[in-house]
Amino acid sequence: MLSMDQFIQVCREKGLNVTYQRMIIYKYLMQSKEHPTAEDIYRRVKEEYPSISLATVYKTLETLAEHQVITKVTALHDLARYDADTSPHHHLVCIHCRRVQDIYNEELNKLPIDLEAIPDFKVQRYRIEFEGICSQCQANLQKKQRA
Amino acid sequence: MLSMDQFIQVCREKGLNVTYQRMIIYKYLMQSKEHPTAEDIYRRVKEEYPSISLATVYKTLETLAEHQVITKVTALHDLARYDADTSPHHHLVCIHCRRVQDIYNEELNKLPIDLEAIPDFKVQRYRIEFEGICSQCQANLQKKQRA
DNA sequence: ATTCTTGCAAACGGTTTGCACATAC
DNA sequence: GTATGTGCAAACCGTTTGCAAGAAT
Repeated sequence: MLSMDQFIQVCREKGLNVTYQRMIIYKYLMQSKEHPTAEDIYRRVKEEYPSISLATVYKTLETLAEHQVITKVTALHDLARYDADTSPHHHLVCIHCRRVQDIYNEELNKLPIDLEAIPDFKVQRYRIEFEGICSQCQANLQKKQRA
Repeated sequence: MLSMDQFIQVCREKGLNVTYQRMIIYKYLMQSKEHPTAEDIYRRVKEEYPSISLATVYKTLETLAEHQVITKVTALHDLARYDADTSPHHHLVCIHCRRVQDIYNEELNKLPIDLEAIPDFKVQRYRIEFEGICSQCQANLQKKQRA
C-alpha cells in the first residue's frame, strides 16, 4: 500500500500519467478494507468528483492492475464454473487459458492455523487456488519462444 | 460424485423432478475435469440433445448447486473486486453479504506442500479463500432468529 | 506538440426472467 | 390433474469499446 507521494512516483516510473481521477480512485481503494467493486468505487468517488464516469473507473482499475499497482481479487473468475465433485479439494487455475483443474491433497485439507481463532468470522470451509501455468500452456509458450 | 442411479435418487429426495436434460447435464459435468462454464456444457450437451436451450442449462446448474448436488466453483465472484494491497495475504469471504476481508497470517504463506512437486503445473502463487459468515451477518442472523 | 486519459454513448456478452407449452409425478 | 421444468425471446447488468474533447508531460 503506497502513500500518495509513492503512488505518484510509481505512476511516473511506469509511464502512467498522474491524473486527479487516478489519485482519488487509488486513495479510496487504499482506505477501503472491503475490496470494493468498480461500481462501489464509482459511487464513492463521484461524491468528491461528480463528473467522473464509470468507464474511467473501470479503465483506471484495469490499468493499475496491469501495472501491478493494485490487485484484482477476482482476476480469474470472469465466468461461472461448475463442478460435480463436492468433496473437499482445491484448484489449479491456469492464468493463461483459464482452465481450472482439481488438486487432491490431504495435507491441504488441514491447514496450520486454528480456524476457530479467526476473529469475528465463522469459517465454514476454505478453498485454495493455485495460480500458474498448466502443462499445455507451458508447451505452447515454449513453442512460441523458439519461433 | 454420484452414479447416475444415485443422482436420480438424490433428486427424488430433494423433490427435484428427474428430467432427461438434468441427467445429461449432470452426466457431462461428472465426466469433465475442467470445471466447465454453462456455455461449455451447453455446446457439448447440445450434440446429444439438440433441442436443449442455454437457459435450461443455466437454470439446471443453479438448481443443482442450490441443492448442493454440484458446486459452483466461482460462487462468490460475480463481480470484479479490487485491492490496493498487493502484499501476500488471504481472504475471508462472507457468503451472506459477499464482502471480502483480508487475513494476514505468516503460517498461511508457507503451506505444508511442495509446490514444485505438483505434476504438470507451474505454481506462481496461491490464494486461500475462507468462506463463512462475518460478524455483522452473524449478528443480523441471530436477530432474525430471535424475531 | 505529442501522447495519454477522460467521458459519453453505444455495443457486448454472460446471465436472468416471463411466459406458454410440455413433462414428471 | 397438478406441480414442476423447458425453451424461446426479450430484458438485464456488469463490463468494454470507439471516438472526440481534454489534460499531462
